[in-house]
Order: sequence, then structure tokens, then C-alpha cells
Amino acid sequence: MPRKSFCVYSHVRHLFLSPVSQYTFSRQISLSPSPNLKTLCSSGQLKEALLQMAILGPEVKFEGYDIILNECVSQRAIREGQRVHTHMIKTCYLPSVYLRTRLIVLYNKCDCLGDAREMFDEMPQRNVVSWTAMISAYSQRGFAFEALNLFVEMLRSDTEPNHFTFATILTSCYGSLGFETGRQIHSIAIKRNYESHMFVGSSLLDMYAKSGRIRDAHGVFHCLPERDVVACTAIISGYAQMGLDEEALKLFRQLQIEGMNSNSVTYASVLTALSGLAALNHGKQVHSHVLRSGQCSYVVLLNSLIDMYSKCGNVCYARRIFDSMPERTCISWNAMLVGYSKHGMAREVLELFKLMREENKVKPDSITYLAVLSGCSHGQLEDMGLEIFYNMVNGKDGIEPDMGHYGCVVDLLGRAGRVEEAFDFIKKMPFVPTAAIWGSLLGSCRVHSNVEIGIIVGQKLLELEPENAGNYVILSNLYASAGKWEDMRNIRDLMQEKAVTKEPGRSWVELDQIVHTFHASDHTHPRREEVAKKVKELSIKFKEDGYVPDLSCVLYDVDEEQKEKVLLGHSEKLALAFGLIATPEGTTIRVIKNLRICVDCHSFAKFVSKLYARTVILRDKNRFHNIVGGVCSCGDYW
DNA sequence: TTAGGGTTAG
Repeated sequence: MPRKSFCVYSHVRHLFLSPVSQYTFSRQISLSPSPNLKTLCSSGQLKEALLQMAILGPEVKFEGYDIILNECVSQRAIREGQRVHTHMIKTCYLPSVYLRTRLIVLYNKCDCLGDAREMFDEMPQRNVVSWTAMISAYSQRGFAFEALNLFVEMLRSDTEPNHFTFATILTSCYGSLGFETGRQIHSIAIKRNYESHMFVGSSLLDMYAKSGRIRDAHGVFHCLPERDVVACTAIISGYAQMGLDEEALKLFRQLQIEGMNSNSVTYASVLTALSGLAALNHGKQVHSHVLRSGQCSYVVLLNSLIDMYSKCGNVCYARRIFDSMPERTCISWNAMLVGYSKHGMAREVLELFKLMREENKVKPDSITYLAVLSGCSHGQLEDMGLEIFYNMVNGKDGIEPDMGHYGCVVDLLGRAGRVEEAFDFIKKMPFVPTAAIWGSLLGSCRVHSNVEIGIIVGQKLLELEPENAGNYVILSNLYASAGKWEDMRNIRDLMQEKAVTKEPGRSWVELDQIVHTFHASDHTHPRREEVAKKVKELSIKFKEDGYVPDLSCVLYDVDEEQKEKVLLGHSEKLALAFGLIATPEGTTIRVIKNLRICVDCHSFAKFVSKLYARTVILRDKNRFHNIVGGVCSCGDYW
């Protein structure tokens, strides 16, 4: 009977009694506070739960605190969480290790790292979970050294780490902490038999991949007894981040055959690789997988698709995705702006930037401004670019220009032929100019034949990066055009002595979902003889129409005939010729080059488009060249 | 109670 009357009474109490009388009632019959708090918390009514907590006073026990703290964690409710903590102190409640750990987690999730540490330091006892929670807090907030110190302290305190601890600490073992630390932790994990644990293994291979040790990463992946979607994604992403795009794609396909599940992160990772390869057809296929899998509402994935389509040369598709997005992050805007910028579509860049500011939902960041400035630079809108830059300098936009933005202005002025102005601008910069900035100006000096400044800048660059062969070549050409033959020879000798051979040129074309790669003077492609013959044939044909090989593009000190032979072996010419042979008349030829396109190949591509009525879309290291009827979207200005 | 993978610039 008492049980029954309690239920009835409880119901009545809930309906009619004031909060104060509820408290009195619960004290009288020693009612457990949990059911009420549980109901309130499970329906997300945190404020009401706190009120109830205040009413219950010292009657709130472990279960009540547990429920309410859980809700605070899931809602990231810091004020409410602090009130719970204060309530514990005021009611002289001594929280267990478990509850104190929940408070550490809460403070961490609410970005109150100091409070989390204070709680950790005050703990009379700690267990592996409290140590791991605190290490995780440091790890997640980017405090790698602090995370490592705590891990070491934990080992010294004779607390045995578990698989959670290893998975956590390994996420900090790259970058500033260095890969050797990761290797040491790997050894500790092996000794404790955690190496093959799925989460530890994923963390390990990710650590190796992020440290550029892709072989070690692959070794860990290979040894995992089981592989889930995270482990597979981590290794694919590792290859993609290293720029090993073909390997990433190959692995993705292989794992798909083996039955790997893909989620939004897997797709985002493989899209990175496809963007690198500019493999549009593969990209479309992944897009359709994404649509079929029902993951097309993830902003991050849509951002990757925007980036993939624009890097594959299809900026219209990118815009379609951008327009269809129900919500956009700053990265969505940046990806679209960068896409337009790389295609030299300065007007579209400015219109989109205007729209971004008018919508005022997402604040532009430093990268937004880099994209806009670089868009103005590539699209020859230097005055507009300068206006935007000086608004930044005057603090009108709340983004302070950094070295990158100053670099864009140097590029902007230099490309526009305002070389002296660019030189003065560098001298007045509030930063010490980097090699990249001087390199940009040297490029402008070459394009606009400013020998005087070019020689000064070239000499500075030789001091800053003596290993870069490109600088020697430009400088020696500048000396040659000034008739300073002795200086020219000295530079050539110096190059032989000091310069490191530059990254070998490589171009590729995607055809029927196969990526055909060509190297300079290729000896590997199965159709190399046919392709080389076609290049020679094209050269003769183009010469009749006015093509003059630009021998200054050749690095080597050889005679003119040899120089022309070297030029004909450039990988982008091979890829263009292959495109002509292997695709039907009238179709667009898409070529990707790993380096900047040389002046001679640019001119050659224009002849291909003009004499064969083909659109040539050529992506080099810096931008797109969309060539139609012999005219390039870059305005011969890159 | 604590844990692993993703996107953007020159």
C-alpha cells in the first residue's frame, strides 16, 4: 500500500504543489531526486533541472549530478555546468573520480581548459579515464607539449594507459612535437599490445601519414587485423595529403572492391586526390556515389565537391553546387572564390565577394581576402585589388593583412607592369620579404623585361634560395638581354655548382577514366613514339602559321637546334598531342601540369586550339588557362 | 566517464 499511495501522491504533488513544498515533501519521504531530474534532462530542460537541483539541495546525489552533468556536456552548457559545480561545493558534496572527470570533460568541451586543469589538479585520486580526459583536452586544443608532458607524468604515476589514451596522445604527435615522439609512443603501444587495436592503429597510421612517413603509415594499415571506415579513410587521406593522388585513388578503388564502406569523410578525402589529378570523370562518379549514399547534405562534403569541380576546370558545376547549398560556411565561399580566381574570372570573384558581404551570414576571413586579391591579380583588375587591400590596411574590414596579402599586392602590381611600384611596395612592407615575394617580382621583371630591377631582385633571390634553379635561369636570361655576357656565363656556372635540379615537369590527361601521364622527353608512355611524331608534325604546321619557338625557356646551355629539341619534349606538348590523337574532333582537351607552364608551351597550346578548333583547358601550378580560338583566358598574363 | 579519419589561398 505505501508504494501505491506514494505514486498517487507523487502525481498530485507534481500537479499542485509549489517548488518549495515539493522540496519539503521529498525530504519528508526521502524520495530519490533522480526521476524528476532524469525526465527534465532527457527532454533537454536544463534550466528546469537546475531549479530542481537548487530545490533538492543536499539531496542531490551521484545519480542526479551524473544526469545533469551529462546534459550540460551534450548541450555544451558552461554556465549551467558551473552552477552544478558550485552546488556541489556549497552542499559540501564530495564528487567521485567519475564526477570530477565529467567536469573536466565539460570544461574542455566548453573551451575552458584552465578550469579543466584546475579540476584535474584538485583531484585527490585519478584513474586512467581522468588522465586520458585531461590529455585529450590538451590534444584537442592544440597544446601538444602539454598533452605529452601529462602522458609522461601519467606513466610515472604508475597509471597504466589504455587504448583510449594511446589513440588520444597520438593525435598530438606530429607537427611541433615531431615524428620521433610518435615513434616512441608507438614502441610503448607495441609493448602493451595495443598496436593492433583499431582506434590506436588508425591514430598511429594517421600520425605517420601527417609526418610524411607514408610507408610507415601503410605498414601499420597493412598489419591491422581489421579495418573499419576510419582506418581506410585515414590511409587514403594520408596519400592525398602527400600529393600522392594516383596512389590514393588506386587504394580507394581497391578498398571499395574489398567491401569498404565509405562515409562523408572518405568521399571528402578521395575528392582531394581527384582535385589534384583534375580527374573530372572520376570526380563525377564520386559525386553520384555521394548522391546515392544520401550524404549530400554535409557542408564539408559539398565544399570538397565545389573545390573538385573548380580544380577539374568545371567552374559552372562548382557554382551549381554552391547555389544549391542550404547552408554555407566560410570555406564554401572561399572554395568558390578561389575557383573563380584560378580561372581568371575576376568579375565573378568580386560579385561573389559582394554577395557574401551583403548576405552577412558568414564573416570573410584572411583566406577570403587572399582569394579576392589573387582574383583581381589574375583578372587584371589591379586598381580594384589595391582598393580592397588598402581598406584592409585601414582596418575597415576587421582583417589585418598578413604577408600573404602583401604578396598578392606585389603580384598584382608586377603583373600589371607596375614593376617599379611593386619594388617600392616591397621596400616599405612591414615584414621582411620572403623568397616567394621576391620570386613573384622577378617573374614580373622577366615578363615586362625590366632588366635593371630584375638583376637586383635576382641577386637577392640567389642568396635566399641558392638551390632554386629557376632563379638562375631567369637571371641569366636577364643578363643576356642586357648584353652582359660575362655575368650571364658566371650565373650559368654558379647554377651548375649550387642549384638543385628542379622538380621534373609532368603533364597528364584523363581519358576514359584512365590518367595518362607524360614526363619531359617521355620514354614511358606506351604510345610515346606516335606522340613524339605528332609533336614534330604540329611544330612544322604551326611554324607555317607564325609559331616561333621561344628558346629562352630552355634551361640548358646547348646550341639552338638542341634547345628546340628540348622544347618539343616538354611534357605539356606531349599531353596536348596525345589529346589531339586520342580524342574525337571538336572535344575539349584538358591538360594538367605540375609546374607553371612555360611561355613556349603556352603559345603552342594556343596554336592547337586555333588550328584544330579545340578548346584547351590547361591547369598549371598557379591557375587555369582556358584557350578558345587561339586566345587564352589569362590574356598571356600569368 | 576517456578514443581514431575530412575541405579553402599565393
